[in-house]
Amino acid sequence: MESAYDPQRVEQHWYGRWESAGVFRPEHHPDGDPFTIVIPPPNVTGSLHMGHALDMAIQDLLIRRKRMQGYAALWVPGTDHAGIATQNVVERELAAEGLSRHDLGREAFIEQVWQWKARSGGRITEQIRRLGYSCDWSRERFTMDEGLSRAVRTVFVRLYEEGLIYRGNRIINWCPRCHTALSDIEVEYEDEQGELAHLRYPFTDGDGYVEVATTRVETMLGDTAVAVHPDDERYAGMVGRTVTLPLVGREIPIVADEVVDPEFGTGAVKVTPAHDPNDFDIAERHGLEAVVMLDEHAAVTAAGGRFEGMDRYEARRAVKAALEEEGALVGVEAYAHSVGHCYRCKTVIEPYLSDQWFVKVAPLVAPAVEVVRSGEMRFVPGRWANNYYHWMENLRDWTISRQIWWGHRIPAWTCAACGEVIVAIDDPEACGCGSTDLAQDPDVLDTWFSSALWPFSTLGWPDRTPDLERYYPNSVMVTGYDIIYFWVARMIKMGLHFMGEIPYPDVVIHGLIRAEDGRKMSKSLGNAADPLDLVAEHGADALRLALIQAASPGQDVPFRADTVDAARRFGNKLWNAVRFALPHLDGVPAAGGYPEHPGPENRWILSRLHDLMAEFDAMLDEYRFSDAYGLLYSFAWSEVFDWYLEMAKTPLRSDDPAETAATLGVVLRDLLKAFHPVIPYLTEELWSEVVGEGLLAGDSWPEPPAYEAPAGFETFRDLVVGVRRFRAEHGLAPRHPLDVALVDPDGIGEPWWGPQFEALASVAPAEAADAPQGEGFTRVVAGSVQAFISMEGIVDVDAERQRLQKAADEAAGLLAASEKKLANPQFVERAPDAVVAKERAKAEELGGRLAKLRAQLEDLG
RNA sequence: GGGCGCUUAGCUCAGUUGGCGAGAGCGCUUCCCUUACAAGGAAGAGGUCGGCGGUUCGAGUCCGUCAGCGCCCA
Repeated sequence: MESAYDPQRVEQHWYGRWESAGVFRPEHHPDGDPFTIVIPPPNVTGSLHMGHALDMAIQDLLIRRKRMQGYAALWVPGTDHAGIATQNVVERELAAEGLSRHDLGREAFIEQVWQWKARSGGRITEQIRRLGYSCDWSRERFTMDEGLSRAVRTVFVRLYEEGLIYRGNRIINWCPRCHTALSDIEVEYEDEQGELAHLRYPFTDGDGYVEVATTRVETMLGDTAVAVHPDDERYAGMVGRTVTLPLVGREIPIVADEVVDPEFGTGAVKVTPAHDPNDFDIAERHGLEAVVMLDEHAAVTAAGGRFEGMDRYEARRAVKAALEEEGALVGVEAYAHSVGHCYRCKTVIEPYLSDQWFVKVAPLVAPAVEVVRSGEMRFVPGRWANNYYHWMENLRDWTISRQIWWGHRIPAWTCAACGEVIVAIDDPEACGCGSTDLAQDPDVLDTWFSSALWPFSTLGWPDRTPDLERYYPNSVMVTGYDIIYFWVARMIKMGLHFMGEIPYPDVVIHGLIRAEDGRKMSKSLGNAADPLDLVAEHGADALRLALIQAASPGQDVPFRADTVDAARRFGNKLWNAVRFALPHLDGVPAAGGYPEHPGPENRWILSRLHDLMAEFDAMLDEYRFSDAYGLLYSFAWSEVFDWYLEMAKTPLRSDDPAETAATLGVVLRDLLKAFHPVIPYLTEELWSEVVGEGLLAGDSWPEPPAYEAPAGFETFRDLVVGVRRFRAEHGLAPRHPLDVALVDPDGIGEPWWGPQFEALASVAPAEAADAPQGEGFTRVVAGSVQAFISMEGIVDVDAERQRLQKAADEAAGLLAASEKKLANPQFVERAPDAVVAKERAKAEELGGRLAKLRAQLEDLG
């Protein structure tokens, strides 16, 4: 083995071997219980970012562990066609050549997108492989592939037939740049500083006027009413009268409607039914006309008269100026309000009246809420359930049509002859009326419509395939809280509706990766870390370990590159531990091989291994990944490497090394196993050295047996540290010879202490029945055991007094606190017996230690 | 306006049925190139756990309240 761990070299060759050995397929354990995860499909256009890296690190941890535990573990990979995002990318490419998609036409454009996907769509899956994630690539899916497209059509048709999909002319969120409708949650709101203009609409039939206020002056061109609250006395006599719309001259009524807030502005609001969802509702109730005054480019239509052709911002200035000229503008005040933006391109959203397809969500919501309330499904951490409820209970119908070309085309055709609408899974050839002149709806479906089916469409639905039978419901969903609404909620609804079963019992929610500056990582801010860069520098294992350790459940993680460096150094430590052990090992078995009656040092580490693994496993079962791997990490480093390896050196160099070699072998082997789900490459590489046969990735999860720990280990360790500290505080070299005598009245010490003291503390203590006579000694105290150190010629008495005083002060402080507790009868009475007993033992130990330290101080004079 | 989260060592964060003599990584101090590892080892320093009040034998942990920061929804 090389003397240093080189992640690049280690990470080169294993992935191909894992794949060709078939360990990533659930058939690796054909008789195991199924355990299924479907990947949150990344955009096929995209590249791997830190969020993916974390999300998949968690999934790989889960799936590799379950695989090692003998489950038929299936992790279905795949990608998402990401309609708007992908289309935007390809359109940008075209624009560079001075072309638009319309120049190409629909078919040629879609062909172009497929070509683009063929060129670059494999990039992200290559990156997933590079990071070592153990997906079953034989089951890879794409939301636009044939099977999933059929699933989409089947769902659409069924929901349509059930009356849960309908078409309607309604106000939707329109992106004037992407030229498509968006669903409510695809709009991001931001507070912006705008202005509130007060306008004066004169009564048609005489003197006076009504004053209204608006942040969007230009929309007055489309006003068809003024609304007031029915109980508002200021306007009591005015309802039913009409005003004349300035600039336009239209005579519009004053109506009374409950939704008007009398507190806002003047209490009278202008009503623009075609450009505001609330106004649209008002218009429906009062039978008002809807005047469309902005087109799909957000430019003024012919309805805007002389303003026709201006874009919305230009029109805002022009209309305002014109109103001012006409004396209809009362005034303008600064006003902060919330403005919606397209989540893809950040363009300000336009509420827009148009024909769209919708999913009627109410009937799907109730069962989807119930499965969480009843506990059949749970969010981890549980608090996310509250957000889920709140969102589900305030849902409006889901706008699913998109005016783009890349995506699942809506399976609806209109007959040119009779106007009949045909919705069908297979392309119809003729209408019932006999005509073959059928035109398919030009729109495509929201990408999330297909993602919602992912947990079952990837397994073969609508066919009842063996995979579907075996792997649905999935076992767990791992995703960030940012897409609970977009995705998780919809998977639950669709899963229940079409499969009649929840998609998975557990939803593990993790936070978002933030940049070191605490802000969201984004390309435009330039603060995004590229996981592939980090992998190139430190290795995939280091990145994964760093992410797992940093991500506490559901909490955002500010990402720091130095944690990856620390993780890589851990890798080096593990590497070198194995390198040290290797010459001593002789055929470590893949499982078992634990010594039956080990000596104290070995028994100590084996007992620790068992206890640690039990705790570690319990944490993993509760999805406490960070805690679990933090625990394992410090066990490995602080106990195995710092203490056990050092203690093993002595017996390994003796003439009877077998038991220690065996112990060392199984301990390291089990560490490799336990770490494998997070650092698969390095552990696999080291496995090939330690065990030398088979693949760790296809092997079993560790199950170390219980051992009884030797009683004296902690005391021994305290004494060793005490002696080292004694030297350090006196400025003595670590191996400065000392004359030490141990006084051990309770017989805690064991024969193994001698050689280990020699090895770890560079001193061979003599055993003494009693404290040595004379003043030439000082002492280190651990429990009832005292180490008397000869001060002859070496000790600065002042320094020693300080050392002892400090130790005595510390003990005295703790003892006082402990005694105070014990003096409280309520404590002794009410606290659990175990707690009281522990406190008594503590006080006793502290008291003994303090007495000895004080005695020593006295001896020093 | 409603909901959720956060405030713990210089920095970034853990701390899950209340028993903590409060931890980790990085940084810092001193010593050590001891044949696994200097990408390392040894020994340390550093915290009235945001403020106040309460419940309790006992509060970083539970409740109330105030302050600041952040996210989601309206």
